[in-house]
Amino acid sequence: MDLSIGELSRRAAVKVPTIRYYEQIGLMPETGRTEGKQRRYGRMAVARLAFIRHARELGFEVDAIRTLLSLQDNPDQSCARADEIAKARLVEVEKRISSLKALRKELRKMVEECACGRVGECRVIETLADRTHAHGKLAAS
Amino acid sequence: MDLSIGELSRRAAVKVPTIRYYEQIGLMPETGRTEGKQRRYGRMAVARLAFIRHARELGFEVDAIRTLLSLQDNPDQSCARADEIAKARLVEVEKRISSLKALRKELRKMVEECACGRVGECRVIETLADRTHAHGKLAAS
DNA sequence: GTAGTGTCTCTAGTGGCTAGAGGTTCAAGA
DNA sequence: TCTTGAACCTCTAGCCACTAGAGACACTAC
Repeated sequence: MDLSIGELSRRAAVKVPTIRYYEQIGLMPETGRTEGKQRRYGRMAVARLAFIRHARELGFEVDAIRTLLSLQDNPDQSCARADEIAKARLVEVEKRISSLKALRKELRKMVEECACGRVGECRVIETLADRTHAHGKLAAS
Repeated sequence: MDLSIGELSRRAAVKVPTIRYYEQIGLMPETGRTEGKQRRYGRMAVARLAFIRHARELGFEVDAIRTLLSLQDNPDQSCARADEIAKARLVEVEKRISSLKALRKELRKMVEECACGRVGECRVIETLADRTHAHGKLAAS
């Protein structure tokens, strides 16, 4: 081993600036350098970075990942905390799905009812302008 | 009428700093002021702000809302553009729902298989560490 | 007049990166 | 050994749509 940051980037499928960013915020440890101050990584770095990427893909926040990583580093601890984090994320995802389904319903209605004439009689615009509409939380994404 | 920004905030259900922000980025027009330079609003402001809020709740970006608002201001234009924006948003929402469903599936598997013992044999941690996992896009939210 | 609430502007911070400037180092080929 | 060119370095600023806070001024009710 003894990978450059570019090699690590390819192997873990994480962009180079993102790796440096993860080092900066302490998700990736500081690593050895060449005489010319370029970073060099070992086998563990690939695994750790892939772990982080996978966790990010599942939508875990950096703080949660920090906890998960420190659990991974201490295999004798109870995994209750990891379970808790995963469950909390699951609940979040379920909430988001149902709120997006509500959005989808409303968007579909808007789009279907639009006769595509002039704006003055456009259902899309009308629906948005309907002040009687109950307001909920903002939609992320 | 002749509402203070606080009154407008209550009526349109949008926070005061957000209203000022919308003015700053040109979503809300500049409005009249008292001698002491406090903003005063009329009836139209409530409608416009509620329109913006509703559009944000449906996840439209500020740029899209700008377009929708300018369409609303010109009722004789074709509403094809509005329809297009709404359809694009609908497609986005559908994509997000299916990607979140994939996340949910994986999270459920992690959580269900976790025997909640020591971290060393924890499925949550193991799954995250599984480097053979195919990688896709990051999950927003 | 005074108390208390509301409003003003301005700057900086959020999360998780991404982009760019301007400079240095490395590895391969001639 | 020298040269090229890609990869690397640090640092700062930008993205989105707000949100928070400081410190000062305006308005309203008593």
